[in-house]
Amino acid sequence: MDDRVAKGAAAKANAGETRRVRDAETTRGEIIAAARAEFAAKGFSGARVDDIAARTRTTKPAIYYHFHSKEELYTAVLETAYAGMREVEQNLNLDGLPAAEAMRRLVEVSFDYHADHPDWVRLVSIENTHEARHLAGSASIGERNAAVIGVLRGLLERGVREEVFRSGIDPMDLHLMISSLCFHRVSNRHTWGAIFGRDLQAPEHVGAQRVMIVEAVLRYLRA
Amino acid sequence: MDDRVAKGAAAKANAGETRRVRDAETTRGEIIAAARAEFAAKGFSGARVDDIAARTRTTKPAIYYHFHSKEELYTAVLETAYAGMREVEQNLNLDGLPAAEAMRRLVEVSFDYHADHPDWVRLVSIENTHEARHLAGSASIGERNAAVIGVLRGLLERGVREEVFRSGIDPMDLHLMISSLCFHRVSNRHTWGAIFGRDLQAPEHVGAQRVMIVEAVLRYLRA
DNA sequence: GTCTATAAATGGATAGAC
DNA sequence: GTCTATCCATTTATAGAC
Repeated sequence: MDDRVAKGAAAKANAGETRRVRDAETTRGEIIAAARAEFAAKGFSGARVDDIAARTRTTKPAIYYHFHSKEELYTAVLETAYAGMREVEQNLNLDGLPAAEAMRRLVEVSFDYHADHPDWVRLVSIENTHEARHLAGSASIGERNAAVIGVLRGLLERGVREEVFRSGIDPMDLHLMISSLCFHRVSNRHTWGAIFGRDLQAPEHVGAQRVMIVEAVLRYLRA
Repeated sequence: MDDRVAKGAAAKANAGETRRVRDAETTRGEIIAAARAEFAAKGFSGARVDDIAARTRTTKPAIYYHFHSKEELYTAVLETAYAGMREVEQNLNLDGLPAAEAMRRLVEVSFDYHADHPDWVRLVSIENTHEARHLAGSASIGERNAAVIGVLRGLLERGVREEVFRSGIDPMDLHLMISSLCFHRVSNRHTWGAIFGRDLQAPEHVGAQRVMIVEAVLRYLRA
């Protein structure tokens, strides 16, 4: 993934490391990673392009060269972030399992993804405080991400055929329920900690909540 | 609520309205209301003190006179916002009802409060992206807000005695579950709209989700 | 494609009159 | 307590050399 770092770097390998000529794709990737951390940490307005530059081995003009504006950079960050989530959803293989088992698996994977990617959760929260302005402008993020709904619809139908789920459940409402339960405990853990004095990331609570959420979803669907 | 607007205003009622001498409490209240709208709309860094001033009938120096800094003003906004939520929770009167009915009522009130106060939801989201830094510094917001947990604990015990709820449910986990379901559909409605093309605020969906959430909680507790 | 240096604008905060 | 006017640090963005 990082194996073509310097195409023409040998040309000036001495000279006190004054100028590093590198691959455009690599530079873009490095900038996006740095920007992702910065935006997740401080929000769009709070993030400083100077600080993003400081997190990379390039400089501010390089950022503007590649991304034109702070806003375009932010949009690029959002796109790659959603791509990561999408990949996980597409790699779910639930075909062999009974419907209830498959549903449990899906909820667990969703739970774990949120728990393991607080950065992604923050970015989505931040984008919501901006009313999803940048997501709306971005090219058809919708279609590609809505695939989960199809998966859920299939599972619900299978569950009804197997007589383990009741009928009449809307797959989008169900997805909202699962997302809510997985997202909120990560997104709001700080105010939660301040008010209730409980660290939602402490291993014992993570385990308990994972069980609770799976149980809640399955009980909701049970015929 | 606004009936003591001008203590000494009569003293200069002419003169082309150049200076309005007003009650300090009133001015503070007006500034906080304006700041709340501004912070909720643009976040802490995105909010402009100039724009807050523009939303009031006072000016920027008045804001600094009363609140010393943008950050202290933001903290004051947070405190009044949480006070509103606290009031609703304390005015729940669930004493006469059977446990399951009382629980249904509590969930419905929570749902409605979130749905009717998207501003409050935004402020809490924003404060989370700041890792609850300001809430942590604020005077004992914790103790006063944790009262819901006691209410839930009482309801759970009553439900077990009435043999309608199973035992072993942690009241804090339950509160997290209810909050998640009520909060997320408001906080994340924008990315949801962008990705899935569904307006979570449309009346038909609001109703369906209200039913779903109550049902999910009661099914989770059912003995 | 990448750097140093700097322009241009914004925005938090205050001086000082009333 | 409230206003007009302004200071000054910060920050987005770019010019121009290599």
